[in-house]
Amino acid sequence: MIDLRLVRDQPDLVRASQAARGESADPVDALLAADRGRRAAVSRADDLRGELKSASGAVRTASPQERPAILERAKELSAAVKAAEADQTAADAALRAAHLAVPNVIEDGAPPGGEADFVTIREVGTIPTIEAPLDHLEIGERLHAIDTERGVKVSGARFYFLTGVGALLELGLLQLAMSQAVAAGFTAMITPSLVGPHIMEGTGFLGSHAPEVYRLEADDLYLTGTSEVALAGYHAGEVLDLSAGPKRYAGWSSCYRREAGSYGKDTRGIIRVHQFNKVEMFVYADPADACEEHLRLLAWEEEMLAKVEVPYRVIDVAAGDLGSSAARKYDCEAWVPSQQTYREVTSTSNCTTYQARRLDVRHRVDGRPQTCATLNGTLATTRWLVAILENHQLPDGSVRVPAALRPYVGGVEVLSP
RNA sequence: GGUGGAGUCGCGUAGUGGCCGAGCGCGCACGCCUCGAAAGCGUGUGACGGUGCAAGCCGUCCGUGGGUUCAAAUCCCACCUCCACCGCCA
Repeated sequence: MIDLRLVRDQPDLVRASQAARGESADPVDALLAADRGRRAAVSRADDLRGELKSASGAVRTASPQERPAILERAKELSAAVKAAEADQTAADAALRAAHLAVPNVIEDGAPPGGEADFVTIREVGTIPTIEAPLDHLEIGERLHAIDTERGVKVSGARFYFLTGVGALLELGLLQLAMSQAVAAGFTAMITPSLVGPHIMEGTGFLGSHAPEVYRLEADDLYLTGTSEVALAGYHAGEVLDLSAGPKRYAGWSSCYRREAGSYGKDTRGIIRVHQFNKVEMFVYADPADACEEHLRLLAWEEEMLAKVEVPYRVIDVAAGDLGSSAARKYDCEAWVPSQQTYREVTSTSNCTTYQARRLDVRHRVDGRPQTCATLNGTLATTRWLVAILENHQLPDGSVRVPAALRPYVGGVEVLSP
């Protein structure tokens, strides 16, 4: 949810943000109308309640003769209050619905336009020249590192087993990410993958992402697609002390995604799967520090990418592709030789106060509680194995292991079939 | 899964229909006292919404949501959470 004061005071700023996203300004005007409607309903109910209170007080001090008339008056007021409160409840609900319908106001500088209108900030590393590159599944199968056939047998399409060095490589990658995060001052977290509806709603994943989310009907729980959900919920409803700087968490979790509507896309290998593992950075910060923190998150992602020695580019995601919560988003895309293109391996979002307002996470400024900002960013995921295996493949089908990962695969420099 | 108990203003508690528009203690803040401090004394003490330039004023909040009543922390119903014991179990 965006800051209501911002819409009231600078509606054109919000309308401009909608335009940059390629969306209509109608929800903004609907929000303004709902806000006015609610305030009117609140003051009406307040006034009636005040009258009822004094009438009610008069009931017990009234003389026996006056009593019936006063009681009658109080009953009428009671009914009026009940009606006014119902109106207020309806107005509250209408405001909330209108409020939720407006996505975050984009950060100044975010490129306008749709998915294709991203701006490339930089390209890092050298694209390897590989004669007839094998794709990661081919490599993984030769190394007995990835088994999608049995994944399908056991769980269906888009499931896989990581076996032997494949499993070790993933554990190593995640461990490397966690170690880096902890060294940078993050608190290591292993988070629940199942969360209740209030948290899932609060983080906004039941909006446009709803079809992507697994739901456990019998228990009314949701499987999370990222530890961001649990980490955002971690401090829900709390007032934090951020006087010593941002609260930084690094969450390790398995992530579950239904991948509804992606039939036929990336069906081969482990690029797009229903279950994977991820180390995610999540930060609660003073909104005044959010921009700087966002760039720090990007820098930590790039530090990890440097450790696994794959070429990548950094893109500034266009406004229309930000999702409802993010004000700005930077993706790192690693080079995938078999596809001769870049594929997303990290994504870092500055959600400003949008997510925190929903979850009611605040911090104190001059003793007063204020909504804080939240940010998130990827430090490593199973998908990274695609880039690692493909970029480091050697002509004979073996794979050079980046130095940083060698300790996790028994110290070997090259994985051979 | 079963049975019993409990959820009150940061913490601990009082409170069984109107005097609770929530008391007391602790903690905290400020002031007095003091060379300084402790003790003592006094004052204050949260959140949300509305309104106002502001000081302030008004309203809401006693786990959550309903209900009864002119009036609910208090009575009724449902749910949630915690504690204890029993059963089952990786």
